[in-house]
Amino acid sequence: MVTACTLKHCAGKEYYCSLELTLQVIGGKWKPIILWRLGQDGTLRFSELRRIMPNITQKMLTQQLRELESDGVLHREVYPQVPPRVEYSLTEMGRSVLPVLSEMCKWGHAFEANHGTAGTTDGRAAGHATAPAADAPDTDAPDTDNDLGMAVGEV
Amino acid sequence: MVTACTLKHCAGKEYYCSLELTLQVIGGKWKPIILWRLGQDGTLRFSELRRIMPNITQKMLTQQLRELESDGVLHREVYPQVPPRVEYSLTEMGRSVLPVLSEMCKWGHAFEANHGTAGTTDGRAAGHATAPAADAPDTDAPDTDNDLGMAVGEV
DNA sequence: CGGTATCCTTCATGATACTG
DNA sequence: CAGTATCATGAAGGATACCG
Repeated sequence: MVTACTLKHCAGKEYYCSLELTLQVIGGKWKPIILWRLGQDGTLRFSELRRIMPNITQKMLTQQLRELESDGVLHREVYPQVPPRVEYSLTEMGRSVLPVLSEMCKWGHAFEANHGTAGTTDGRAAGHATAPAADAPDTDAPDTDNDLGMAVGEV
Repeated sequence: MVTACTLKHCAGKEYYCSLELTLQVIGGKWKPIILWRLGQDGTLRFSELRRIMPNITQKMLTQQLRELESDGVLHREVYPQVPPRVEYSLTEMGRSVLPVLSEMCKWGHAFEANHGTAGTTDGRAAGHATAPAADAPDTDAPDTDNDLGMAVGEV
């Protein structure tokens, strides 16, 4: 019988399934990129993060960083200097999410490859395959390695 | 040097990282639940999915299902009967996402457990731990097993 | 440098009604 | 039963300006 369905609360988030909680913590448009880059570089300043993600607005970046900090996945170190200096780094919990991101990335690659090819029950494909799997040689990291910051002006 | 940053397109989605693609395909408020339940039950009718997720509106359910179908992760079988009958099931690609969902769920549990305990660099905790890890005996499936449909009326 | 504060736009979500 | 169509809304996202 379907009776429980416990609505849970953690870190100010509502969810029914831990999976949803995970998506709320590491999901969204910017958080995965922030987390992955911090995982790569270890420590980054606010301005460095901005340079990595030219598309994000200052407000959004601050907001995402504060949420990640509040959720305990990243650490914010403020140096009380005259030109302010703030450094961000992953916590233990933050580092533990990297394998999850890797897995998601891996599946994304498989999706790209399988899209338009075979593997579906009915053999149908939505749209067209923009490219074969030739441009995705890696299989265990979000895209290539550390050039996953976007540099185009288009949204 | 950070120059490439290729903006990719797949299945009508824009993304810079396969990770983002994955989130667009399986992320969101409802898709993980739909996918997981179909993974559990194999095949479900439209009305059964509605019963599983009382909070979702008909429009949203249809929309999410169409997107998942269009992305090739689920199959839609229409039986041309007088009382319409439509059955949904996962494709190969859809089934391959289940381990990813499991991983995300596993991390969610770890997050719950670690929240307010230790493991962070600065030892701080946001909010309060609502419950210990005692009510989460499983470690490889989204929450318990098949009662992850929400049954409360509150949004 | 690293933010806040304010305002504005967009789009995802939702309620409701109607249909093959 | 399984939708589609229409309208409403509210939160997310973003542009801009100002501040310690």
